[in-house]
Amino acid sequence: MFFTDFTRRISLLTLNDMKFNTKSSVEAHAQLLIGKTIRELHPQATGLSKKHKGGFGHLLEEVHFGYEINSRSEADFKELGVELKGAPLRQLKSKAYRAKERIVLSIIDYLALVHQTFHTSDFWRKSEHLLLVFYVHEKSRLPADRRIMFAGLWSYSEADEAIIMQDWTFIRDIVKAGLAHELSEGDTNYLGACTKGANKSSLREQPFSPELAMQRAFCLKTTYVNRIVEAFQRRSPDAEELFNEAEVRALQKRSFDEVVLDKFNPFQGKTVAEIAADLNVELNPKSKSAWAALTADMLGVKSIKTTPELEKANITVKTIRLKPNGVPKESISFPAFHFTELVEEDWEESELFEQLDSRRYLFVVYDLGDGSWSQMRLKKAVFWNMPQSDIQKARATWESTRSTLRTGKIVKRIDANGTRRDWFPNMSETDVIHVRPHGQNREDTRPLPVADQLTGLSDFTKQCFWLNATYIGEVLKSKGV
DNA sequence: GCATGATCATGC
DNA sequence: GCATGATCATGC
Repeated sequence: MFFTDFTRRISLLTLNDMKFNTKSSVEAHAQLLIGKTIRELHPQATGLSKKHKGGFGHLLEEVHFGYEINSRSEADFKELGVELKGAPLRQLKSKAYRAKERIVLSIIDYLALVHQTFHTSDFWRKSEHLLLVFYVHEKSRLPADRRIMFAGLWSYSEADEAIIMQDWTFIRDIVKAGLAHELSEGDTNYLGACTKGANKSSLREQPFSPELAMQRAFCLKTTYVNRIVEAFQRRSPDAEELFNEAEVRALQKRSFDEVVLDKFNPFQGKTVAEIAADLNVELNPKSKSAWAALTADMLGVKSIKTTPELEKANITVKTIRLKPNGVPKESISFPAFHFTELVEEDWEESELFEQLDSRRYLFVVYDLGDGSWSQMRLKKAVFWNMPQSDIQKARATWESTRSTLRTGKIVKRIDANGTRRDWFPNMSETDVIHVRPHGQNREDTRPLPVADQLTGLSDFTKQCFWLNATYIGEVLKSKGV
């Protein structure tokens, strides 16, 4: 059979350490995997039952491409400047594929980084041309049995490259300022500095400060990886681009943040009704999405959620309405957590740390005036992400939530009308984040790891972490809003 | 008036 | 139907 012969031929070739002369020949070889598993393509190969972490990447290199594992800083196909990466996908209920995680590139050498410029940097030399192999991650399957869905070379668009260069430069300048220990993934848009190490508290020296910094690696953020997946799926993104032609040109001289914030300038100080009139759009102040819709209109996009540049950068846009005392009317919620998962996590791998470290916010701030919507005036728009020092404070709330769950001392008392008072850390006891219910209603529950001591309940109303309104108020004050 | 608990509403 | 963003409502 042709197929069998062909498969055998590939296996022999890989054993002979194949040579690739062009980028497209490497790409074509990677694309042989599409729709298959490594075992199906190389049934006779050794090492197919390896279980260790990174197993897929290693198999890909050793079995399919036939070379020894290396962690040298040159690209995997040195002469061609191509770096090979295996990347896991997860499948949604809708059957669509999403990136399971960020793509981790090279470890950041803080000492060398500060002497480099982008286009000649170690990072760009190694990561300009990525050869990506996306496979479906299923826990129960060995790496050799995971199905490859997409494979190919990825080239950055001009606008993407401009944004990545800004991100890289930002990270380098933080290190130059002796602040490597203050880096977080949320500092930047597409290219992040994610924590990395056998132990995530692995520490490294930095050049301009005696303080040790967390070991970090350059990575493409999950949300950016999703855009790559989308491109590979050839689903034409019907979403509108955030930047028009003039703004793309402006990106050469001005930062991503500046170009975005400039879009709000014409509306500063105006009431929401005036803004709507300027933009010639309807305003339905009763709708909960009224202000988000107005923000989308000011940005010139249909919907914030589907704007590729915001999604790629993991930017969360929030409307903040300030009371006359400068404190936001509402706290800001995170997704509801799973009680049973939270008690099992380590801080460095926790959902919360991940979110605090990697999320960026675009706050669109209004003054509330006397409280009626017609008095709401746009004050300012600012970008923000949580500094490491505050992430450490948030950790205390996380720890306290965990111990509440572990002891099962959850319900404090039940009021006459049935309202449940609980022992989770609330806003008055915390500096940065607190815990509050977050479900459809009180009956919207999740299982507890330990039944509640007072009531015996084994399920409890969904809860989530909230950024304290008072904390956001201070953040905005310190940014001069 | 604010903090906390509860629920609404949108989008997938 | 559910996850999540947004906001309401009530007791202290």
